[in-house]
Amino acid sequence: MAINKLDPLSLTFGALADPTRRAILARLASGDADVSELMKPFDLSQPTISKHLNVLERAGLVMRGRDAQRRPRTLVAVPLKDIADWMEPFRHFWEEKFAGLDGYLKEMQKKKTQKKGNHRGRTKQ
Amino acid sequence: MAINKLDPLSLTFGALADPTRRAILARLASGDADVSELMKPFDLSQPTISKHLNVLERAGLVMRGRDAQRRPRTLVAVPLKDIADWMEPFRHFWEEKFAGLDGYLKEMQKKKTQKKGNHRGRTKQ
DNA sequence: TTAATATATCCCTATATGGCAATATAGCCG
DNA sequence: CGGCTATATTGCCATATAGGGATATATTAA
Repeated sequence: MAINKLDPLSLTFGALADPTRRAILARLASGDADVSELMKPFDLSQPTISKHLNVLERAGLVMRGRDAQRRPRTLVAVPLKDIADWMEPFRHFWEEKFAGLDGYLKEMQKKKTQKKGNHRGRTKQ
Repeated sequence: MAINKLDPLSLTFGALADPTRRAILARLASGDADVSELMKPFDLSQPTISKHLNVLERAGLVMRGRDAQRRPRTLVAVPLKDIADWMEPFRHFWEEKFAGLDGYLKEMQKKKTQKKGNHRGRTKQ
């Protein structure tokens, strides 16, 4: 998506919308690491990794430190909490009793008893 | 981000990386709605909204039903659960004792006692 | 059939992304 | 200083996105 939506949540979601960047975050979860080390698991050029790191940094998911000519990155989880908070209101949709498709569909049925035309929808699939 | 990463997680994160689409999902959380209704809150053209809905659909976050000439959308939370699961391993980074910046920094310190050069990082900010 | 409503599709523009190679910086070491 | 290492920055390309207007398609209504 486009990571251009300047709001924090969009920046964060956008940063996570890439497997390479998610892998980098996972790696950082086990401790700081410099660019060279972060590059290893991938078949990507150094500039490409740096660009990914910039995206993560813009989203506030990573912090740049310094150690001689290294620029070790540190994971910053705050933005993750923000998206977790955003998802919270949706949580009941996939938990327990609403786990299955039928379950949530039934729930939807109940919940929309107040709508006018009451399109009973989803004839398809 | 670019939503071109064909893996499900990236598709989902990418779909959520836009305020309009997140608002649409929030609206759908309170019940099905057709395009005309989903358009209302925004100052965007109908084609634009339809495009957003396509993105959500590609990510599996929404299902298209049919009611006469309407195509009511239904929220599908499964992909949300998937990203919640992906985030789970990071959860402890922002909970309780690790809530504050200092807290998590200290934790990082401890956790990287096994690294060689031991860059003490973050001189910047 | 014709009109009206609700969506989808097409075409076009401006901008952003991922990726690479080449090059510029920064900071150590001899 | 000169060379070496680690990163960052700078073009450049191909593709994707958000957005809009115009138009096609679907389905109900007259």
